[in-house]
Amino acid sequence: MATSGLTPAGARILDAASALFYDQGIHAVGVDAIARAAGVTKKTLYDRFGSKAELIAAYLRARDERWRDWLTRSVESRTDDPRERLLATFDALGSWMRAENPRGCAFVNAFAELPDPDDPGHRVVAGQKAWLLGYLTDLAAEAGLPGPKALGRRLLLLHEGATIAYGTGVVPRAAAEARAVAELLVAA
Amino acid sequence: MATSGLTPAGARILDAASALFYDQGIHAVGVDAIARAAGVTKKTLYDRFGSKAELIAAYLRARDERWRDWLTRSVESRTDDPRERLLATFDALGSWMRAENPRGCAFVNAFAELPDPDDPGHRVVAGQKAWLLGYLTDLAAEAGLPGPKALGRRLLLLHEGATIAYGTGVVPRAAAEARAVAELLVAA
DNA sequence: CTCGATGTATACCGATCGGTATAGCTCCAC
DNA sequence: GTGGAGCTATACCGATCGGTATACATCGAG
Repeated sequence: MATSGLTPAGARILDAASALFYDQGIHAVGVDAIARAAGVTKKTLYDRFGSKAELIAAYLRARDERWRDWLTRSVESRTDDPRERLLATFDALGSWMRAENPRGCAFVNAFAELPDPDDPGHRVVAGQKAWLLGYLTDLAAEAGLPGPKALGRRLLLLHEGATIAYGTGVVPRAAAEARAVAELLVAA
Repeated sequence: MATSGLTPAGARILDAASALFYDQGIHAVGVDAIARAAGVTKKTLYDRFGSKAELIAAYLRARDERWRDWLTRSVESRTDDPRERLLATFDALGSWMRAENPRGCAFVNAFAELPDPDDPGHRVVAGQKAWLLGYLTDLAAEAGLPGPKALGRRLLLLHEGATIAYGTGVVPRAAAEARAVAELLVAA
């Protein structure tokens, strides 16, 4: 996980919390259960993170960082052709989902449980969605395609749709399906 | 709401629970708060619904029914042309979201909080996603378009993506954006 | 006239919620 | 060689969790 700058116990807490939050949901997991799973005292948990809300935000920030690294690295290592890179984002998404997203998008799931716009976790989710839109828009611009902003939005729809369709189990190969649509979009 | 077959108090409970569950999340709302909002005793709540899990399932079933009615009625009243009906699903989605979905898809949100496949609520969500896929596939078949199954899957991606992008606030006019992609898909 | 269904009111249950307090241990940096 | 950071252990706080028990009022159908 993204445990840089954390004490050993802090890292174990974040790891345990990440797994529990993603698997069971945020409100369904108590701080006692997290401390128990991390082999740590509640005091240590509160010394490191201050509150459950901040621990949730740390979980989301760490996952966001890992996802961005994975996506950008996968795309950049695949090809230099900007147009091909746009499509490569869907291959990266497919691998990520198979490996890490059996229960759907962690950010969407967290969003469902954090309605308060002032909640630090809520803000992290909003930030990651905005970043992905910006990233796709930038790739579209670099590819020299017409209307990069609109194209970015449409590619974002496909990314989000693939994540939901895969996570809910209705479309097993959702990322490949989304890529096929993206190919049509890029060719147009 | 879909309060047919319910006693007056039962209907008030379902209405109150629906609003609270959608606005705040399922685990964040206690049965005491629901009973209070409905102007009802906890005893009455348990007499009518048996458990919180069943009340959640009832909430999702009622919303599913309302959504299906809205979608099919909107589409059917719009046009008889099957190809145009495929696109009309996105207009219906846009109106629905503006009126009822400020916080994203209720089913996706519930899914995030109900990981257990045996949970009655979990099953309702899986059912509604499968239904939508079937509906879009049927429309594609009626339109005589090639590869109706794949087309149905791709339209589903666009529906789900639009819902998420709108719900998280990244793409305000997400349904119109999704419709534009669908037009390309139908023309191909 | 009565009986069952639909309610209300109040009180209770053990468990868990997020969070805090106090005391003591180890180990490394200054 | 001392002090502070990081940690464990245990106990506690009031509030809320989902769910149950008991007693009583109303009202329409048989």
